[in-house]
Amino acid sequence: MNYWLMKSEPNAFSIDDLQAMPKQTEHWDGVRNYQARNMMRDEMKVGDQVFFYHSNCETPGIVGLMEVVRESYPDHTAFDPQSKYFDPKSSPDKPRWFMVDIKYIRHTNRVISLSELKEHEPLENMPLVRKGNRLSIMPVSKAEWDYILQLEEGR
DNA sequence: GCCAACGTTGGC
DNA sequence: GCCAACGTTGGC
Repeated sequence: MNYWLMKSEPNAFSIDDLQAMPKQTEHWDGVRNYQARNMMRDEMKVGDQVFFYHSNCETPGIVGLMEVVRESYPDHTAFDPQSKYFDPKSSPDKPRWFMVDIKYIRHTNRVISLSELKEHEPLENMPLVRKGNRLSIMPVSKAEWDYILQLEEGR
């Protein structure tokens, strides 16, 4: 089983929004970065565990846990000229962008902020804490996953 | 294939 | 709102 972290701006789609969806499940659309796409398309498997991260907000940080419940399939928002994620270079017979379905598991008992994550040496190799990194989906090692869950209880 | 210009991300 | 970092675009 693999572990991941996925970013979303809470203004656009928050963990509360995910929790409120039917079956607490939603497709993770709008990824338009090749590195992120490749991980989602090729490596994310049903049952993988995912941190939900709120970005571009008052306190950026990890706010909850989710799980992959459907593996990659074409992101239909790329086909819709009305969508802000429209990409004319993607078509149903030759899709360029993909998404997975994600299910809410739980909120963390507090926001584990980016500034806190940066304080911990065992997490220093996470792309998340490195300056200028803009990946919206990134792998998390088992050690990092466990460390962060233990942090959640710590404060 | 290079690289300048431009757009986006996202912390602060 | 600012701006650093980075990805993408497009002229050449």
